Amino acid sequence: MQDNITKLFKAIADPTRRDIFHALVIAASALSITQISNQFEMTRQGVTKHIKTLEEAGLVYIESQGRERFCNANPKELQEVNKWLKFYEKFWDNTLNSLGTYLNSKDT
Amino acid sequence: MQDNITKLFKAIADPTRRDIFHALVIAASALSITQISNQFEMTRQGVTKHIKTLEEAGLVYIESQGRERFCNANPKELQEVNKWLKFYEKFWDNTLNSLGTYLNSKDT
DNA sequence: TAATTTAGCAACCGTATAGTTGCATATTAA
DNA sequence: TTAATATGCAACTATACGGTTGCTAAATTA
Repeated sequence: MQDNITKLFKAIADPTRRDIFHALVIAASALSITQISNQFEMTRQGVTKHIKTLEEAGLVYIESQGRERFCNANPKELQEVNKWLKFYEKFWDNTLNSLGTYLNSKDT
Repeated sequence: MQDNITKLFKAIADPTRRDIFHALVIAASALSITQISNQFEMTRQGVTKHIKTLEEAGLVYIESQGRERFCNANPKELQEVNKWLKFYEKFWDNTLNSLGTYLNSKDT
């Protein structure tokens, strides 16, 4: 399908999924699909789809218990986003916008 | 349409757009649409669309000069992503996955 | 002035995405 | 054992998205 970092970016690109992920992070414990659905104005099946996307991106993992499936946030996965950002970090202090400017400034 | 942070996340969620953005960041100077297109196996119109998305996300700005439109990277915009990440950062050191765990660990 | 280059716009195509409804199934409670 | 609950799966809809082709217009060069 697509590489991991793309899955990750696509997962957090959807506002509803960011909300669901956030709800899981601030939850006192793992939440079942139904419990999550109750917090959102959306059908349970809609939530299930989002959870699947988050799971495939590595942002959520699931522990089954009887008929229930408890969803946990895995914020560690966001470190991948952080890694990607790292390269561009050097361009947002100073007034550097491109590597050209960056190298030119080192020449002088 | 959609809020800024969503536009930003969606812009970088596409691998081709990340490549174009990267090319602009490491470029020695601003690149015209045609110059960018030559670096990618895609039609100029395809690139134009991606540039527009990047522009609307604030990651690229354009300076027109005669018939040419020179594209510049604006990596500063990625600070917004960094801000979003900040909240979740505290959950990826230690073994905290959720705020529940986080608060429980403070209780003890 | 004629030819070339840079680019925008519009229409179109195929696929992915967000979300729905309906139904089947397994687990738990009465 | 019957009823209720939690969930998955499949089909469907509408819209967004990545990319293309074709055409037009403005700026530059010969």
